Amino acid sequence: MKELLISLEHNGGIPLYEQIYQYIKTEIADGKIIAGEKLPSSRALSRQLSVSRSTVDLAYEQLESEGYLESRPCIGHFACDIEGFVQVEPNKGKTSQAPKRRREGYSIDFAVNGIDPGGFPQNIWRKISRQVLSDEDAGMFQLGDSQGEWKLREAIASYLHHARGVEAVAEQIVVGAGNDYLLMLLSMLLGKSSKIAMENPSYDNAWRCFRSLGHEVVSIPLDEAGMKPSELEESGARIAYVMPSHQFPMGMVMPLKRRLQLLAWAKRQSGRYLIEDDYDSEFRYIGKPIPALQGYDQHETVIYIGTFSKAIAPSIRISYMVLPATLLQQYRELGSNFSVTISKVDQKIIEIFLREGYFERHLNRMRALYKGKHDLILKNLKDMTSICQVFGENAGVHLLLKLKNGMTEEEACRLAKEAGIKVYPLLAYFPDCRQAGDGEGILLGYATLKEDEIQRGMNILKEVWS
Amino acid sequence: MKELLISLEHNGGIPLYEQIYQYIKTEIADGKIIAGEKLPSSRALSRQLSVSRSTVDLAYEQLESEGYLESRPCIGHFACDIEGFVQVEPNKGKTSQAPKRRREGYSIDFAVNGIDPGGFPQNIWRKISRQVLSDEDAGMFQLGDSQGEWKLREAIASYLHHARGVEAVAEQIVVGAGNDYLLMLLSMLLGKSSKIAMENPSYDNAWRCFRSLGHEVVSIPLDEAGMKPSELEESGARIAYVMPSHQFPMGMVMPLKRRLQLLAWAKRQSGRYLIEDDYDSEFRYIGKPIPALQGYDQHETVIYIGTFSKAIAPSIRISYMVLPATLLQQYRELGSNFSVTISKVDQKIIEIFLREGYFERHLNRMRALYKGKHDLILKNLKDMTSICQVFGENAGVHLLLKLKNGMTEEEACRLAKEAGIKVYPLLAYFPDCRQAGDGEGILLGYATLKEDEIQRGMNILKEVWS
DNA sequence: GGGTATTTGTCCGTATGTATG
DNA sequence: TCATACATACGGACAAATACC
Repeated sequence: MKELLISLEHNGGIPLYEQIYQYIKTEIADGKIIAGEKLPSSRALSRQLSVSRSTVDLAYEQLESEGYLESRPCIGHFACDIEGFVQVEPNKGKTSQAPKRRREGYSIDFAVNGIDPGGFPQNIWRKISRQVLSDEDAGMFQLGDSQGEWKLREAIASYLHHARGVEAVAEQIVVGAGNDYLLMLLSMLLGKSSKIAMENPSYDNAWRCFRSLGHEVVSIPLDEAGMKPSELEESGARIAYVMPSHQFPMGMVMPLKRRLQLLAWAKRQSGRYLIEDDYDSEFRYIGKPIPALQGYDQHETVIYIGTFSKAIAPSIRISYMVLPATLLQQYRELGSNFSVTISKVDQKIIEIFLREGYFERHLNRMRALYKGKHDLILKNLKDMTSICQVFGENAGVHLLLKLKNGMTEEEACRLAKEAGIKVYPLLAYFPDCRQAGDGEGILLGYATLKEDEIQRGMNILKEVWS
Repeated sequence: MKELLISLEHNGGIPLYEQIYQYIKTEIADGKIIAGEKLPSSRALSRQLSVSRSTVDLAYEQLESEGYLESRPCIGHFACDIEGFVQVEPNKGKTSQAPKRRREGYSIDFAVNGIDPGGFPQNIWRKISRQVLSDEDAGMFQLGDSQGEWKLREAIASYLHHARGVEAVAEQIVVGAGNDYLLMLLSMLLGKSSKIAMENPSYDNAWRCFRSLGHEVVSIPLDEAGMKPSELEESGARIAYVMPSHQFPMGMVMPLKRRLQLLAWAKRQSGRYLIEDDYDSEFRYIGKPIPALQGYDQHETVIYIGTFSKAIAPSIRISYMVLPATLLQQYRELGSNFSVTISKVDQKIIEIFLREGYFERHLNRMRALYKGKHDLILKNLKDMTSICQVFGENAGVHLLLKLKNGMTEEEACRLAKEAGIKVYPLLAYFPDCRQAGDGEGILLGYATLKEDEIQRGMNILKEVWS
């Protein structure tokens, strides 16, 4: 049994089952599938082609009725001997393949961004999308609320309360097209003159955004608990941007004590704010989820930012933030002049996705999926204890390896690259320069890779790094 | 292993496997089935429940994919540890009231914003949406180009060339979620110290945006051709925001001579830019469409902004701008740090909508629709020549009435309001104060009204204003 | 203790119902 | 009404693990 490389056109006028039928028929007629050979099961093929099993069934049935296939119940479909068949197929060129995307010579990319390909809940999304677009609600196409639709904000508030311990009401929530946009909006509310403290290292795109927006960014060193409060205090910053749940890229979880210290810092002087970026908190593989920093805040100093980029897909551009009461007035004066940046259709889709429990199911599924990949890497790393030590495990979709055998980051990346593997040096995530004594680090993201790719990648890394 | 007491409803609308799934999931979540516990075999359970084994299999498979169960081949299914799973329950957190929408007692609202209810091409949109969401392009859900997808930008460039005489290549185009967002992005590129000149009166939301962003806005008086070049020169502004095709709210079309004068102003000093807001250029009811100002620009001084808010729907949040070459470098340095603000799905939908000719057909349909409303108002206004004079006709989706019978705007609005009709005073669109000698003006928008509502509204206005 | 019957998850083809255009 | 596609439900065949003789 071989794999069938059928490229289907979903709306090319030709029915799906017909395309499958034609393909297999040609394969048999051309002798590429020989008599007696087993074909993929209807389930396997339907999964591979992302169509319903019934569609494959229809094709198989037609092939069977024409004598190309024989069906043995409970066993499979098998190609028949077609000697003596009349071939009435004069025309036709070959089906052309779409050109493959070049990957800069990398065969496996441990990218720290992105999601599992195929992880997007496409069928449910399509179903809800159709439902929303079939609705006769005329208001669906007029301009909506600048903060986002009320019911969506309620659904987000409810989710945040239960899943993240965030205390928020719909009034405080602002939805927007991606974290970058929300940072842009926030920058306006907080004023351009605000000095912003960031963890060192931190999420590179956030500091690029802040700098583009004209803010002064100061890097605060980390210890094993996260941003050092003493250095934050000394920095003179008014805003601190932190990722307490799973710091990027170091992967540490901020302990309660440190969280309280940061909250104390914010409270100490009026006008200070903590921006909590909870970018991938959905994915924890052991223990209970840690409630968000925002949940401990008693003095309206935390701005909580969350996103569906990691949990659903980066390309749908849906993020949200919870403004403390002290910033709401500021938002109403300045921010509400800017129309909402998410289509009302998408807002409605995600609202239903949240309210009807699809999100919960999806999260559980993705968590199981990513945990599998996570565990696979960890298992492989057990053979590499002399080469590196792992940090930031049991959460998120990336790991940090600290090199122990004297290799530099550049060396490690270069060796990997020569073997076709892309890994990421820690250096890239220090806004200014790295702090002393941090050691050499490599980031491995696993969201976009399949398990067999991970296994192959790890085998190669083991070899080239030894 | 305990016995499961599931009572299945065979025709309750909920599929059997779903009922089994829900039951077991709840048992695990409630701790009635503890981690590690063995579940009945699919055969045993199917016998007990009198359903097929595959039905139980389906439920088990789903539970496994979501991490509730673990399957050990040839041994059985076992419950997993679900500590840390998200449980979405009814909201027990803070509650808040949805803000009540006030009806304000108007029965007919000549709103200057919005589109025809029912004007959205819902069926085609749904069809394309379904097509896009059926596509198995895995890249569809990873983060895309910061400027927008290349093919969409090509499609927009092509449309702009043919329909608006805009000279642009895909490289220059930046798509974004609404004009407000694009202005925010532009503000960053142009620098916050830029003094911005606007027409007086002008589009109120644009000046609110600029002010929120910290720009100094100066109002330049208009004559019958539009913004006065001499006053613009004297203002010391570096940026001028204009609507040459159909000025809002005055409705004038800027003649070529004035356009060239503005371009000359921009050229005179380096760093000057014209922002051309072409918000409703799609709707012209007589004569040829006037090419955009951008098309006459020889010196890379015009930033062209267009939107699908008027032509398709405000709620879909799709706008675009054409950057002059001189700003592209600036965009790459600052702007490209911000991810695109439109879902890739929506980008694909609108790309197909443009490429396959749906947009052209839609525009023609809408133009005919709005022309009918437009003509109906004009016909009614012929009986009111003693009360008011009409401006800004034959384009867009609103008209300006200048009152001739001594009524003030407030009076006219009040009289209309008492009769349940909402009309809009010109005053609201002057950023600072109105210029002398402009007269009293009333805006009538007709996009959202049906023809019979317009007729009734006009009848009433005729009566109360006499 | 080694062969055998049974249990189990898994995979298979099949049939029918349902939604959409 | 009909074609297309997907959802739901059914029961048999198989191999691996296990229990039993």
